[in-house]
Amino acid sequence: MAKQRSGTPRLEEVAALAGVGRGTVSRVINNAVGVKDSTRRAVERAITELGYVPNQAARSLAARRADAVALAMTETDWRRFGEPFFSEIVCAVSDALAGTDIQLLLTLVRTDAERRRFVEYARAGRIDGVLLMSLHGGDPLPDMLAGLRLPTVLLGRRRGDERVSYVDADNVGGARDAVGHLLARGRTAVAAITGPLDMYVARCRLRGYEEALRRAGRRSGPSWVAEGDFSEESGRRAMAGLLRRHPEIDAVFAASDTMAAGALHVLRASGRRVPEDVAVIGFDDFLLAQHTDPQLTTVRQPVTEIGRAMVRLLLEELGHASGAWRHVVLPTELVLRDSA
Amino acid sequence: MAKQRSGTPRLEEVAALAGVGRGTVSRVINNAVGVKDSTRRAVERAITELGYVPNQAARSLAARRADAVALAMTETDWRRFGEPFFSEIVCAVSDALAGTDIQLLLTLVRTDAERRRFVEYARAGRIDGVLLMSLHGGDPLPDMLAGLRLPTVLLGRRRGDERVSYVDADNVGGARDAVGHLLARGRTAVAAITGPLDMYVARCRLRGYEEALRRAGRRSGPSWVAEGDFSEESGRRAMAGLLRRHPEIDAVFAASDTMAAGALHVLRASGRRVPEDVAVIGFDDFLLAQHTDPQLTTVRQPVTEIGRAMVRLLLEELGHASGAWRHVVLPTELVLRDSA
DNA sequence: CTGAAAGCGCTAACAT
DNA sequence: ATGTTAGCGCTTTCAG
Repeated sequence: MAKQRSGTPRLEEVAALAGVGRGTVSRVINNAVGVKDSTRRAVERAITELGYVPNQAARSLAARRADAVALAMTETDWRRFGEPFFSEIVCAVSDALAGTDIQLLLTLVRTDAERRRFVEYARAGRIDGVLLMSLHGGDPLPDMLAGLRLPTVLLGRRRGDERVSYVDADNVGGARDAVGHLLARGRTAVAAITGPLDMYVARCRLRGYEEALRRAGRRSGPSWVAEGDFSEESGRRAMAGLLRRHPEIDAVFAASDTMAAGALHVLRASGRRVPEDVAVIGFDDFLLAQHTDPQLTTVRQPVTEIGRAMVRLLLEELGHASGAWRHVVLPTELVLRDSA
Repeated sequence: MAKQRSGTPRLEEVAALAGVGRGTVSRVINNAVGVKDSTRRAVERAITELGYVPNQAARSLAARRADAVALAMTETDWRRFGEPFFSEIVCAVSDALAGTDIQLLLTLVRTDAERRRFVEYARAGRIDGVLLMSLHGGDPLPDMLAGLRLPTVLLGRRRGDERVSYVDADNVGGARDAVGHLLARGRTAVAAITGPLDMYVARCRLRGYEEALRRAGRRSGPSWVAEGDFSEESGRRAMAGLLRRHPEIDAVFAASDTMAAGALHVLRASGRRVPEDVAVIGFDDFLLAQHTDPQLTTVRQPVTEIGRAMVRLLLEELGHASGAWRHVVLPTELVLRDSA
């Protein structure tokens, strides 16, 4: 293998040039308190002059930390990595980390083998913490990491009683707002297209829908709800079924933007005008509204804030090492397009 | 910071359990030759029993290598990270590396500040080599890395006399094949929409177009060529201009699939039937053909092979540390859709 | 073929 | 406030 850094200066040479001990240089590098200002400047000058960069392996070995955290994608369909949602999360996390000297590693953890490899990687001490995106229901990874006592923050909780730190959007509130908005605009026959109900996020959004109806004094029946799987195709099927059962539908709440897009197609194909005859609101999971339809009002998730909050929680865990988990639930925002 | 691995076994404990010296365990871990088979098995048993995982920081420090390579995106438009082309490269590289114990790090290097940070990262000894995707013309990064004597492999060369290892598709040959195919099918008025001609890849594809015409004994004139910038919009503009100058056009070669898509729109809007009246072939840069048009014949690049070849070259450089650069140019494939 | 010993370059505890 | 020293856990000669 190529030997790195042959001929690059060592900490010791910096110390010699600055006329101080090795310990002092180390303190300057690590921004430790209790270094006289003049000394610090002298050391910094020496560092610049020699173009010194501390060897990370040596730091990690001595300090027992990696100065790196992993942002792991557990999404099996790698294509979805490219969706704006993930891109924006990556950017937000990357930016939030830019101020620190912590390196961000993007990692794919899709299969069982990759899960094992990832755990080994962590056990080798190469990362100090993990951010997990796009978790599917029964993914064992969070618990494996908890077993390593490795600080972990999830994007979205897996259940109501999640025992790992997480950041989530207010799915119940967002759905409630969306449906409340439809009712306030005078819609009276509001159907719902849910996500797969074995996923917590889908159940939350359904609950928001039901709560909004109840608050308005309306009852919802199972015949007004159709289950999808977040895909556009499932949105079409769900919409077709709903129309068959209730031709009088005048509004639809969909648990994802892709399903909303599918619903829109079916509605238009059936001769309905959107939004005049039927208004549609979808959760903007993949930020695809721009690609789908300008008529589609969406429940927008605060993606950048989510990324920032994840980093904040992780840094806290890295600092305190308390082992306690905490969570952040961020409000969503209703983004009106034209008239809904 | 959280202290990793407190309570995890050390190499020494493995040695004790196996009844051998530390050096022997190290040899087993590193698959070094010259260890008796029975000894090796004893050590492996001890490793399994203790659940031993070598500490990477210690290995890196002692061996002076990181066991990690970076796959750097220099694309400013982060959105494009999601395009199938990049996704597939990432997957191919990831898979090619799966057999080794080298970790793949995905990194964004967009701004000047990020370039500096990345170079520091490399100088800190955190990576053994770099794979660079999506290089823009005058990006200084390759030369900065060469200055560090850090093994580097580019995806696509920047000039004809590239002095860094690279893997590229046969752009000249692909374009020649595409245009040759159009001529063979009896097309007589073949126009070209090129990419920005300050990019080497665009010039190669133009050269392929010209060579095919020359071989067929036809002359091409500047009025048959329009320059775009790989975007769909530029494809529309280019096609409109070509139609104005040469309404008799019966075939178009576009240097990217996105520009081809733009051209198709304009052609159809002008009343032409595709491919009956005008055949269109585009270089499938972003593998978007599926999203654009089933009528579009494409010049497909061997994405998976490109990723594999990049890893192969990098591993060779890591092994030999010879400093010599080498390159691989892979053939493209004409993918016919319907009749062109 | 294997064990012992000398580092790899840095941090942190302990002196001063 | 700063110098000194003892590791961090592994690889890699060098003997045997």
